[in-house]
Amino acid sequence: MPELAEVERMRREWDPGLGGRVREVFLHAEKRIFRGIEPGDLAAALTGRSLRSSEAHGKQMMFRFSGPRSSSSCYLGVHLGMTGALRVEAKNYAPERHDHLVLRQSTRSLVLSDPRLFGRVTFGDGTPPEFWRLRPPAVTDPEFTMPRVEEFLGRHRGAPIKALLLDQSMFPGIGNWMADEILWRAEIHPRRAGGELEEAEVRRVWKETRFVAREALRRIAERGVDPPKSWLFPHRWEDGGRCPRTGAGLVRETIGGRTTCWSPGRQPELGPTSVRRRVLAPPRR
DNA sequence: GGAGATGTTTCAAG
DNA sequence: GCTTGAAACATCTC
Repeated sequence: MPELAEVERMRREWDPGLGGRVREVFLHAEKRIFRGIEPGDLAAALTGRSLRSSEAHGKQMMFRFSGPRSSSSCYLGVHLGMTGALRVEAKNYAPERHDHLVLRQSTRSLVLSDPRLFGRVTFGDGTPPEFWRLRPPAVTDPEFTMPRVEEFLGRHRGAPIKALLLDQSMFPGIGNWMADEILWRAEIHPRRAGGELEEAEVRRVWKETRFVAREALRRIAERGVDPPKSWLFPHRWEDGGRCPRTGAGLVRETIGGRTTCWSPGRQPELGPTSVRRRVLAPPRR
């Protein structure tokens, strides 16, 4: 499910619980989503505290709980992995197999489920976990600048641009479909190497990253609708899917370890300079 | 039955 | 030490 806009939407699922005290915590302590933390400590810290606020950043969410025993807050971090979901159920809801964390309030239960268990729960008492304090600028933030992207692509000059867009330390919240959408809009082949892109191309990647993130937030998080037919998104998994701009058949192949979809012709395998060189000095044979 | 799925982490090789 | 790519993680669906 979750890339930045879906995560932002999911974060709001627990909004009905804002201000409500957690009376009881139920969890599947042995499950993989609790790796690296003590589930018992988490349950003890949350019990009696109230949900105060929440925030999403990239694919991460942070829920803050406080009082009444102490003035200090405690923090519940949630990463949804591939199949995680948040929802609200009745106060006496009986957790099912994949419901690994349930916070019971007086009139409802806040539920985290994750069948595939690629998600992760983190926890901080007093201060948020370190990864949250060290989080990189959001792609919608003014600090997400063109020079930062240029420097990053230069540092990973050998890796395909598709793989680089999935790197959460530079592009927090960008996932598989958004990366393909960005490259399709920027007219760049997903296998082009980071260091091979010309300045104008890097600029397009930077610009379209911000555009796709902002539009996805507006449509998916705010209004709950999928991207329109004019985007690559609704065509990328279709059998015989066609490029909404050129009408050409879309191509799918694994790049950077993930199934990647692009529009041949619109996203040429050779960059502008290579093409120009070829025209000026065609290889002899 | 098999392949593959909006994701990260880990490990080994270059 | 850094970069890169492949495998592993666990379950469900087409």
